[in-house]
Amino acid sequence: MSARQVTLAEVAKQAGVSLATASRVLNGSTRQVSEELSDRVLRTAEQLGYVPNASAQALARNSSSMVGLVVHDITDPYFSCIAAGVTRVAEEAGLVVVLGTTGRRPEREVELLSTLRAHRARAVVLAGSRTTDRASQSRLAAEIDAFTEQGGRVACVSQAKLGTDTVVPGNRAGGRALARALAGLGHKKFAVLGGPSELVVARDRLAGFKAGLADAGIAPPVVINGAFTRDGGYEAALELLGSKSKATCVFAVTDVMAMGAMAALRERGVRVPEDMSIAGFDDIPTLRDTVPALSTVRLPLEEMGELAAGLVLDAGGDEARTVRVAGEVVLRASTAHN
Amino acid sequence: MSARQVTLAEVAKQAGVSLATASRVLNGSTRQVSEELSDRVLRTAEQLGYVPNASAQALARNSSSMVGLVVHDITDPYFSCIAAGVTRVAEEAGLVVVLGTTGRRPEREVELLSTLRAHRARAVVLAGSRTTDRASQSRLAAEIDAFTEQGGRVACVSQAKLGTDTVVPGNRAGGRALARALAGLGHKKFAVLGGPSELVVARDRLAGFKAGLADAGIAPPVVINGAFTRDGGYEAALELLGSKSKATCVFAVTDVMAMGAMAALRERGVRVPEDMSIAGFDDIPTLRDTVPALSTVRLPLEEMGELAAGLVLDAGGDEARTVRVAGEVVLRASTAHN
DNA sequence: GCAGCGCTGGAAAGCGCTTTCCGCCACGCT
DNA sequence: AGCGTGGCGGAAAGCGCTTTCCAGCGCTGC
Repeated sequence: MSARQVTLAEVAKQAGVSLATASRVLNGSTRQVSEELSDRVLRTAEQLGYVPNASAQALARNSSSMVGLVVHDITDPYFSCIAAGVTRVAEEAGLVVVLGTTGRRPEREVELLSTLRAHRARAVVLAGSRTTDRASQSRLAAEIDAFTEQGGRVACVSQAKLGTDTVVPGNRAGGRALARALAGLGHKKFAVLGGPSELVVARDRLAGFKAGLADAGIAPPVVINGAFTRDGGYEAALELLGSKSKATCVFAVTDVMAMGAMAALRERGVRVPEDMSIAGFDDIPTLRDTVPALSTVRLPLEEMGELAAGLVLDAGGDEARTVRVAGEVVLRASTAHN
Repeated sequence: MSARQVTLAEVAKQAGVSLATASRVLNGSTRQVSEELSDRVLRTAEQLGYVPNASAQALARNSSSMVGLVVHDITDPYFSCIAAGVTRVAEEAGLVVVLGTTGRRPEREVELLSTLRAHRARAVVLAGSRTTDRASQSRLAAEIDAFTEQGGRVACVSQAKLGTDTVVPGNRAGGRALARALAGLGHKKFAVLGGPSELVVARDRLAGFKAGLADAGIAPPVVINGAFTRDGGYEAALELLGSKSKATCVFAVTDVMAMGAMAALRERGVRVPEDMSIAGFDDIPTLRDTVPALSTVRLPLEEMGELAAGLVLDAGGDEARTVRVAGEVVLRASTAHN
């Protein structure tokens, strides 16, 4: 079955030119080739259906056309938005993106990076959220070093500290602004459904939120940790309801968690926003049509992906660059005056 | 900066063995190597931080470890769920998945396939929905042929007819079952927010739905076509409201469109389900917590991705296989008795 | 009129790996 | 003893492409 693949050599022979000439014609080298030969080569290539062997090119040039993208869970809209941004930019640059999912396991992140290194990926965007776990962080740092040593570029979304280019959303500032806005609504008692305590993104948002409450002279919130997922939000909300908390407003550190939390509240007959206000973070596009509309901090997710891809593809100087993107508080129907 | 990459040759030299031996040790060949040499090679490789050059391997073996995944829009939960299934299986098989997004342009699909061919991808999963446009279909078919000629495998999700392995969701059957269930609720007048008329998935769902209505002895629905997106659903719903339709129940051929439609209804003060019942198709997980909960036809999206990946990775026989997955009608709060 | 130059085409040396083929050695059998 | 035989290590031939280096050639400039 598999009709052997057309090679450059065949094209060259057919066109009656040397391998070198054919290569020069078909892959924009700096060298000039006379129009006659050039035409001949182009025509035969076309007609034979020649497609260069990317592996061979990568080998010969010692550089591939792949850029890696590492996310925890492509199903999570947060990541899929970022992925959309990254792929758009990569595809425009004629690169191919390889997608790796970690399932939130730090060791997978390291494995993926190593695989990407094996493929001599030109660059990689790490969109997984960093943790504070020392051991896995240092393994990751080692892999990142190995990767850059080898000439690859690395950019992270969220969380710098790894000596790489980074796109940093204003997690802290966003949390803070949100807290103030919520305080402005008259709420006095707050609860926070935080993610796992070792996730830096979650910590930052929480820290910012606390700071914002402090700004407004409000007592620190009750904090309930849970998984960084819809179910995590659901569980955490149940736990909150089970506690003796008097909170009238709850902040879930993620829109997705907020959705889970709202489901829990609904099940328990707690009305949003009448009985309880709730806010999230991210402003996931898919969730914008929910009822009641979720108050949140909008992050330009796709743009963040684009920025990260941009950082990693622009040759960029010697030292780590950081691009900050601001979150914008969006108050909607899920939060009411108190 | 870029410290040159460790090669097999260096490992071999360090370990005092030949290239061949080192290769045999480090990449499970059929050939045996004495334990002593084997150990030595393994140790030096480890200690030098050797990572095989995937391009070189691909070239030498004439087969890469990549599997392609082509979707329209990774941001759409429908596709991201499928993507999750595909990546899981691929990663388990030690393969790398390269993600391509078409932005719903057929020609991009062809381009991507060609790129994947250049990379000698082992297989590719096409998750984009097929259209009925003859020209682009035949170009696509040609690329698919070229790809398989070359030894690659192709599987499609939805829509067979391309001579490839396929995972076919029960679009027609699901639409039909949904129509019957909705008729069972007492509705007599229906409207359908169909996708673009050339999308086969949309047509099938619509056709099934019509058949189901016919089964129940109900007049054909008003059909309004629109884009296969949230905004498409929104626009279509507005158009429906603007018309003189007496429909009491509307079927959006996609959950995502249904969300848009519900937003439109809400804006216009049409209550769901009191004034209008609405149902979707897919049962997108992210949307399960919306209020009112959306009636829909559940498709095991991730599983479909897994199945497709399975098809494409199992060497598989000579002829095209088809795996059917059934949709399950799930009636929830967005549809009421009439 | 000839050295020297700029320009184009081709031969060939890799890129890092796999795999065939060969050779060596230690057996075990007659 | 003589000789297959089987097991294992190594040399080397690619895989398909890029790129350096050299050769030829038509010019310009003195």
